[in-house]
Amino acid sequence: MDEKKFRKTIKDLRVAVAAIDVVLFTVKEDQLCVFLTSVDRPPHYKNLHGLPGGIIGVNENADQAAVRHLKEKTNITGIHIEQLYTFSDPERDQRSRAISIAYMALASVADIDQKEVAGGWFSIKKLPPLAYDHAEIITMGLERLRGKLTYTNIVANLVPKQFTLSELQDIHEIILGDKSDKRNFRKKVLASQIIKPVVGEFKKTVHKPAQLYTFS
Amino acid sequence: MDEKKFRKTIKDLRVAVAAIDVVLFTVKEDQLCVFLTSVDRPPHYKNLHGLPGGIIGVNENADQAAVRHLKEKTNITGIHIEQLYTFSDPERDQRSRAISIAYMALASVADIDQKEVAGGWFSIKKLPPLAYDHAEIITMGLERLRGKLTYTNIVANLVPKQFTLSELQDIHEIILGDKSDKRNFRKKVLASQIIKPVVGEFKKTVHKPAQLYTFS
DNA sequence: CCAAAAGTGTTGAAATTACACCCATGG
DNA sequence: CCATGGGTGTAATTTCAACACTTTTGG
Repeated sequence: MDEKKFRKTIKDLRVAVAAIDVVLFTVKEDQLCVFLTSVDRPPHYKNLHGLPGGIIGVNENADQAAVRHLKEKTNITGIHIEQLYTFSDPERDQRSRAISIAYMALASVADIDQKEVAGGWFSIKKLPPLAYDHAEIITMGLERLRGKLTYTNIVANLVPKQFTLSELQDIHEIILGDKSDKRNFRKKVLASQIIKPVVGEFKKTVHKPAQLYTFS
Repeated sequence: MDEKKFRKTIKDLRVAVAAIDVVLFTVKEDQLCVFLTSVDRPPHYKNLHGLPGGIIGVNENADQAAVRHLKEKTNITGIHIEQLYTFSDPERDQRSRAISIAYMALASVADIDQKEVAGGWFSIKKLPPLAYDHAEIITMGLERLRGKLTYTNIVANLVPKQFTLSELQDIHEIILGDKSDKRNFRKKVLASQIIKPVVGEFKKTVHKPAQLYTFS
């Protein structure tokens, strides 16, 4: 069966290609960034960028496919990943009917200090032109991240194992896009018991050393 | 191509049947209920119940498929429906590889006073044996409903156009499974401005008439 | 007049907000 | 000694939780 006939058959039989896409966020250099790869599939998608992703394999579920494709494209493993939303518009991929189960993944700067395989980091403030419906997927990932930031510990996945309170607050502010009061921030985060100081460990800088903390 | 060979081909080509399932909730007779249909597909699924659902059509997205199948099975239209989660375990349907985009829908008792087409209502406290992974899907629907109840207006989709504050509170308590203080409940819901009294409209009963309200 | 649900306020505790100065270090 | 970011407390406000009696109606 040649590919064209195959696609026709697929359509007629009411099945679709099932894929995953991953919105991988990190905060680096005071920017919330997302990992993108190059997309160049003429005639529809030329000279664009897109999310890392790919087809769901025969004997894996969508979660496993997301982890696998993320590793293949970014060489990152062992990070937080969660299902985001499923995109199914018949026209979302002009080449064929494709359904994408989108994921959101979070990496700290410590997780990404490896050589990256196929792509790079883009600030969400300066995204390049994107293929398919990937702009929409990123928007939804951003909403999810912002929403969860205030009522969960999800920020734990964006900081290295040890971090200062200022670093933690910076990440909050960068993601939410507004400032918060230093004393109130520290009061709340310490009262919540989700972090604890690493006794005797300090971040040494040009000024006063800062206590390092870790998530409990 | 016979069916067996077709399924083999599908598997080999790494595509899957894309379907939707709908967890349709209502609160009736002091119970949170879910709509289920009969499932009888030997040899794997005999004498069971399952969620209303079906295949995604060639020219529709998953939302549209969910609305369509919901109408076909329940004769209900125009109600709240939202995507819940996508289930993709390779073994979730023993007959073939099938991915299901699950939806949660909410109906008020006023929405369901029609003849039902293919199924009936079951209290979530007394669910019958369920086919596929539908028990898991219902559990997730329940979590979503409970979660959203406290920080959104989602309850608006479970009450008729006009309702008393006691009816509203009853629905909250039935879904969350615990009592709340009458004065505090009324204070909070009135302060939130999401509902307003229908002036001059009262629910007449054997005792003191109750003011009717509506969502703004 | 009785049963049944409707309706209504206050008080204390807890959480949240606003706000400004001293400290420790490296250069 | 100075520039830089680290670190700390209090008071006012708002929100939340607990709690009990009177009202209106139909039967």
